[in-house]
Amino acid sequence: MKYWIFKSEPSVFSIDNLVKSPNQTTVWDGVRNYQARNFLRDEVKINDLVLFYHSNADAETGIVGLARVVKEAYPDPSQFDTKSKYFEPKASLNKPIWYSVDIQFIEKFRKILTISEIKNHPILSNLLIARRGNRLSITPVAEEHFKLIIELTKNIETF
DNA sequence: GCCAACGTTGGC
DNA sequence: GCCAACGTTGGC
Repeated sequence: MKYWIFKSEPSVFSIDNLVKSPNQTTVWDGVRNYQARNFLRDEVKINDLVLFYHSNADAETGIVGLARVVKEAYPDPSQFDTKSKYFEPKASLNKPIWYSVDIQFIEKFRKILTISEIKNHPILSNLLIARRGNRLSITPVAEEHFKLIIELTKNIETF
């Protein structure tokens, strides 16, 4: 099993939107970066765990909850939708360009692990999302990092 | 809202 | 294939 961080702007799709989704499940669509696409298409597998990250948040930017992959890669439906901002004229049903997975809500963390806490943490500061200028919206997370994040989000105290 | 960093596009 | 111009991301 692998672990991931999925980024989303809460004004576009937040963890609360996920909670309210039918079956608390959503298609993760709109990824339009080749490196992130390759992760979705080739490496994100069913039952992988996904840390839900709010970027560009009005409130707190950081890791806010946990989800599970419930459907592996399939063509991102939004690329075929002419009304979508994610419409991709170069894609066809035979030759899709972009991929999606489905994720299902597991939990909202009692404590958000903020970006500043991540950057100030001696171990978590190695995470890709903590790197300066990093824009990748799908990033892999090592198991030990994942476990550490889960521990830290249980802890109400500052650390 | 600013702006640094990055990815993509397109002319050559 | 190079690289300048452009558009987007995302922390602050």
